[in-house]
Amino acid sequence: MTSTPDFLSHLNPSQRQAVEHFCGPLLVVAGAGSGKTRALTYRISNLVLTHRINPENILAVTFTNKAAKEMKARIEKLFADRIAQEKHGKPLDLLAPYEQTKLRSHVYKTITKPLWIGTFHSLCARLLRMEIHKYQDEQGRKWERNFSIFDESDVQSLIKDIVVNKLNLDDRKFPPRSVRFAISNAKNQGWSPDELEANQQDFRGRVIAEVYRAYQDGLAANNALDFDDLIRVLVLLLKQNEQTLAYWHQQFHHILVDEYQDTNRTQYDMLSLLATNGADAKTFKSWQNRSVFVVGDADQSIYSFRAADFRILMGFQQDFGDDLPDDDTRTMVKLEENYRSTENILQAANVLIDNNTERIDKVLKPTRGKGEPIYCYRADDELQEADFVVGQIRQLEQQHPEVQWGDFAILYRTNAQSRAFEETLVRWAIPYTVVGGLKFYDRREVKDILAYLRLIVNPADSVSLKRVINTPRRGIGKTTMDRLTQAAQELGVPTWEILSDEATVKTLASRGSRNILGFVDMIRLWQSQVDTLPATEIIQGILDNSGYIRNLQDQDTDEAEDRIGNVKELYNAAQQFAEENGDDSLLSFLANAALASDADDKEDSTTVSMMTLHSAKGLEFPIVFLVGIEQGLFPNFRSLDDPAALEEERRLCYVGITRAQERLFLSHARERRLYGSREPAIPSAFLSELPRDLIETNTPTAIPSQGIEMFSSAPPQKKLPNTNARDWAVGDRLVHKGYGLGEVTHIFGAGNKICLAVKFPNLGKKIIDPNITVLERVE
DNA sequence: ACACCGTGTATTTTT
DNA sequence: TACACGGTGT
Repeated sequence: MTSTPDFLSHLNPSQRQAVEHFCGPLLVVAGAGSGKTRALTYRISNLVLTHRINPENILAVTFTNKAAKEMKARIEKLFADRIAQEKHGKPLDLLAPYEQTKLRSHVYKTITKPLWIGTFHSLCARLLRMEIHKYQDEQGRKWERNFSIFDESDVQSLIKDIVVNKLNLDDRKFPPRSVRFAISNAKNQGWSPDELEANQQDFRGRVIAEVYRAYQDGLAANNALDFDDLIRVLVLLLKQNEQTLAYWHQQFHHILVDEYQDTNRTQYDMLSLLATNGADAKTFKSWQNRSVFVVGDADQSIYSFRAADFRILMGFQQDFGDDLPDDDTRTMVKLEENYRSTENILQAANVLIDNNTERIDKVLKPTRGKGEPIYCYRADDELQEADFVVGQIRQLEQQHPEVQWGDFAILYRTNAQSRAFEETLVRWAIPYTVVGGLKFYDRREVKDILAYLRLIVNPADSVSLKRVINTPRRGIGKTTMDRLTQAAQELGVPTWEILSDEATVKTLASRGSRNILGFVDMIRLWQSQVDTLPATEIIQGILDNSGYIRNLQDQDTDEAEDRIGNVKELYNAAQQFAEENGDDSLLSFLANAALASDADDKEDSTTVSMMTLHSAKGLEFPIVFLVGIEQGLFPNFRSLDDPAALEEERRLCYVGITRAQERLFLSHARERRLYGSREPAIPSAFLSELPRDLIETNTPTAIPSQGIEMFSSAPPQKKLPNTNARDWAVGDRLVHKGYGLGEVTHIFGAGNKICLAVKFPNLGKKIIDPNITVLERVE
């Protein structure tokens, strides 16, 4: 192999600077469509080829399985192409098929497999399977390597049980959803229950900390972790065990992170611990043979509601870098050339995002022509909006033979908006796919079977036990189960232990005991084989033994037929997993299943795509429709009174615009059906922020000039002690300075973040944010 | 064990 | 509007 790989010549100067980076910290600020995946994959290849780094010593972290998979695939291709050229003197795809396979499997064995590429969660899970026995939390709780990973619904039911039954709290005052959210947030900040209590010293904080404690008890009792804990527990372990930290620190010489703007505190802690062996990053000097290389774009940070904090990216230069000004720094590279979109689209994006205050200075530089103008359509209502969009799709598809259905995307702020478009697309028989919705691993039948498997691997998993013990019905009722679980709780052992003692079962469950003992025998049988049989055989065995399939067959409905199909699909997934990873154990398959949500991420070039703006991040489409751009919907009303949240909405809009390659259509409606009733709508403030000369409209009023009815552009009054926002009710009468007397007809949202729909006698309804607009109540 | 009805609620969701 | 949930009735 030559010392200067020829693939470097495909790069622009800043990409090249990023790719050739060897040791020390580097922040790559990568604008939309600037080739950041290329920078990552080429750099990994360059580390291996030029610097002779052992793939085992490279850690590359992503947020999605899809991104991890793509990185692996692209690296594999790079190496395979290279070797094909060197050894055979021709490109990979010109080799005989069997030569190709041979070469690919060689590259897989020597490069891709030893590389540590994966999501934060899957990599942490992998490390924890090896190390978790060394961990003990502040209460002395322990976990074992066969721990279950609880999904969101397991977690919800555990928390609800604690709130309602253990702590006897009013679940209206402490909705499990919001308690869950608060706990998750605390975990992502790296807070223990005590730290949460210290950070939030009111009654609510104390209660949530109490739930958090009981919740950790629950997890430990089930030998289970939630998603947040996969990272948090690893961080705690690395902090409490110096040898373990030192071991992994010397393992990972080069750390690369994708979508760095989306990292949260614990993820940052994990990276920084591994990079510096626990030393303060600012004073860490031993970069001779190691690096931290992070790639991200603060302007595309749209997950702060999940505790992602783009300030971590903004602080990279202070934390790891030289902290010099942009022109002098050697620890930041900006990728600003955009290869995706036309100049008009990029200019609109640049102008919009410039309204944000918290940014790293950066512009998207066009590399293509000006392109068509952007078009903004004002519709009467959401049905007419759909007519417009679908009309355009039909017209463009007809006029341009090269355009396919798959070239179109309809992007919206909320899932509920998809309906009007679906109905219209159906009417014109245009094929479409709605991204999102019920995921494969969230289906009831799939979760049922996974619960069986989890119980087999981890008998302490009482949540799974409870799910399957009477599924299908075995005549084991609620009362018997309650009695057994209570006994288990009193003894402080998993429910399974109570069940596996024949005498106890007979005393506690006189009538149902036969059925219980039968169930126990069946599970035991498979437990004894869990280390010897492949996952597929255990799945098949459970499907037969449990009567699950038979029960579905007996139902003889279309729905049951579907469910059988999905269960078989799960079997196939296990088989495929075993083949792809050379590991057929049930333990590994389960770990994978818990963390794989995008089972069906098949790209489809034959259907129109519809999805939320969040789901669209990372994708691109020739023709994009960005719909429902109305004040209160986008930006969403919950963000209206919070400048930081409003900036995040603007970033979301930026993400939407930068998805478009050739054409961008914007639309909004005068009136929209919301929760059943028709409500008036006003154009989004974001529309008036776009450069007018780049946009064509259907009516002169499609984009109002700035300042009129733009409640959100009022001076940033931060958190007023607003008696104003609270206590509004439908039917209240009020006086508005400009509009006069009106009556509240609707309230959107809850707490401080609400919007009112107010009916004024001569002006009709208006949407008003009482946090921003002064309203006087009339008794 | 199941079906029915009233009630409350309603962004976004990589893992 | 539309759904998910909990309570009630059979």
